[in-house]
Amino acid sequence: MASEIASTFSISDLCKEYKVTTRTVRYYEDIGLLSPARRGKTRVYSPSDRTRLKLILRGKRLGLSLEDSRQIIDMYEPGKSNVQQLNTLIEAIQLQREKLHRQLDDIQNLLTDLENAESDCQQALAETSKE
Amino acid sequence: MASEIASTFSISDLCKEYKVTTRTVRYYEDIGLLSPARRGKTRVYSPSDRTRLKLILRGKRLGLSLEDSRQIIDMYEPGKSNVQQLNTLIEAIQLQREKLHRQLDDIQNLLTDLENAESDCQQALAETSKE
DNA sequence: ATAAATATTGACGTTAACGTAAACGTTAAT
DNA sequence: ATTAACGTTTACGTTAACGTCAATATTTAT
Repeated sequence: MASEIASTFSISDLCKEYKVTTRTVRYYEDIGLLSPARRGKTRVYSPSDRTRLKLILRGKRLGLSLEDSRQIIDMYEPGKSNVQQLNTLIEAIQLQREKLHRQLDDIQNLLTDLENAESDCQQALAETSKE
Repeated sequence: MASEIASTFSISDLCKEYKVTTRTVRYYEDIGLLSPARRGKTRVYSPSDRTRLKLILRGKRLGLSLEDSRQIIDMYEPGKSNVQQLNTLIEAIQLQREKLHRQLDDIQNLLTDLENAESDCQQALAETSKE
């Protein structure tokens, strides 16, 4: 047989990589966001499990709830959906995209605000050094 | 005297405008994020109060905690800070900006993912209609 | 083989950000 | 004058997303 690219991860592997606690990862399993394999009682994570975790954490950074992330991640595998389900999914995807575009706007505005705030600070510093 | 541009708001004015409950607005006051004037016991909000609320809600859409928003809003009025404080503030601003840039990245990636997911759906629909 | 590290399953605790209800006062319209 | 609409404070309840033990395997290194 050819070479095996084992590539599995222990819970602490993932925790170190993504700077989260084991409690967090196990919690995600509790609520069905992750379903790692088991070797005996020990959890064994596949690359796909790892990716799911990564997506969940990206969602968190964006302020999504875990349920939101679940919805979005489920969007990635239309699988054996029927037409009705596919249309519903497309609508959901578009809603999410609109929300993300609003969020992009918010970020741009906030960045502008912060740039102004920073230059105000720089000016104040300049004034101070003049005296 | 010239014309007065009164421009004050009741609590329900703001609640209707921003689609939040009175509980929420009063809560923000409880934790010191808003400090409206009073006419008797009744809260009277100024345009500046209204702006603060708007900023808080924008922060929420971005997944910021109320404490994060407080920090950021406070950045807008350097006021009578000394040099030490100004430098600290500038560092804080830059940290926030970096975080926002990461968030921009996350959003771009998620948008790409969703676009792909959507086109997968469209394809699946096309396949379905062929049979 | 034994210590150290890492794993497991409970299960109660915590925090932020409000929800919800009670009990009450004030103003506005009929 | 009395309802309706709006305001107030106080206070207990709730939910998400974990934290923090404890008690107990199992694995790994020496």
